[in-house]
Amino acid sequence: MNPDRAGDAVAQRAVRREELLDAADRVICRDGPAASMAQIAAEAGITKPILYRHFGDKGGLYVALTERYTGRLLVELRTALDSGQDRRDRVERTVRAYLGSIDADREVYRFLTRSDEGLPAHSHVLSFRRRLAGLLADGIAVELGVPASRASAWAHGIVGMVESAGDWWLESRTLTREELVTELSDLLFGAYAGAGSPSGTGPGPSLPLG
Amino acid sequence: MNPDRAGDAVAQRAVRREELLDAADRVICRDGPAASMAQIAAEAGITKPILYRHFGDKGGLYVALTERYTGRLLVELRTALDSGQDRRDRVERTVRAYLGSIDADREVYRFLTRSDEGLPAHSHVLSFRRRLAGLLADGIAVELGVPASRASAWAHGIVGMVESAGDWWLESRTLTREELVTELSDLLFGAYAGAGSPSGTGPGPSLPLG
DNA sequence: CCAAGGGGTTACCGCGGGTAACAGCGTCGC
DNA sequence: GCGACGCTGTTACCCGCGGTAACCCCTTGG
Repeated sequence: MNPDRAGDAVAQRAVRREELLDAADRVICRDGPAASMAQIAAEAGITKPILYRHFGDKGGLYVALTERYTGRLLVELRTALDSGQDRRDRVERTVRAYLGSIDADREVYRFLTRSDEGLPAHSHVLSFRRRLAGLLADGIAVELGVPASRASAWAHGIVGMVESAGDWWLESRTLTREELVTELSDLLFGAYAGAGSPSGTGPGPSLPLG
Repeated sequence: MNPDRAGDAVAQRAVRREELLDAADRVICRDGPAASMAQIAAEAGITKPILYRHFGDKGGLYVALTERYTGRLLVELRTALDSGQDRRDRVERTVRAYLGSIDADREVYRFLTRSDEGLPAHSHVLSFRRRLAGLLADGIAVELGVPASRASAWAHGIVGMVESAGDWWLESRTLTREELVTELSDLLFGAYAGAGSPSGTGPGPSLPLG
């Protein structure tokens, strides 16, 4: 076609790749995370072997998609983590950002959390969790001056806490997003320790459970 | 063979079912959670259609396995939740029990946590999480006198926190189990709130600042 | 002796991941 | 100009796995 210069070949390829990922994105947003390669190819207006030439196998495509999604999410969370005036504020902003993201597109969320074991993409999701937890752990270690082992354990715990609560929230919807942000932040900030806690209702009788 | 009486037929069937589940258990423990029906059948010394006669489809088999596994785990966690002298003690016992269980058989753990979306077993795993979180939420609501919405949010968060930290722990092994129990309990009991105020009950494990 | 029925098998279908082989087409070297 | 190359695209296929239909054989009971 155009007298494109030499180096453009690789750029062209990259562009195509993004287009294919766009197609996969559309299919997954429309039909859920169990999309087949043929479906994705059809959505892109081509056939399977092309997908395989670009991504190797289904795992490769899913890894690429996972990178795209987690990249966006990580940026949002990072900025939230870096903003705010004090620790409490930062925590609330970050939790809010996470809940907002997973709420914005549930199919993508399902794609990320329920991706098949076996597919390499899954290990990539894990690595995203690790990166996120690593960010958190660094922040905690610096901010609180606790040893790395403690910071890591806490970071992974916190990530799972928000993830699991978010999962439940998406399905039950018994709280507003802002309420959940408050609940989780309270939990993190020691509301569970003492019975009488901030922002909540209530006295604090700590009766032992039988 | 033996002149077994009439009602034994159904009992016999139940026994057989358990044997088949045993076989599936063995395969999954040996080869991981991606076992095929033919593999499981071979392990049981039979062929596929028999499995299908007993469990309907792969989902049915996996649901049965999931029930078996989660049943055991739920019993352990329930007793841990009901034991102990104070809240801190109960939390530690429960976290310890959970970590011990997932450590005892990692393939089973992977089977439970990474079971395929799509397969009905996955929703069964989710319902296990919900049951567990429900138990926790009840305990929290009673013990702390907080409203149900707060108790539920916290419960799901706590379940996810322990699960995620446990996941990380299984792979990294940078802590002993007992250390992780302490870290998570500290986190729950407000150690994150103030840098220098660790746990709830008594002196507790002081921050080994390092 | 002959049905009934349940445990067991083989042989097959459909579908999805993955691949080989081939077809058009623009570019490069001679 | 012309063949060699490389890239995009295709069709048609293989294989493994979930799931099933049809059949086999042995026991039970009238």
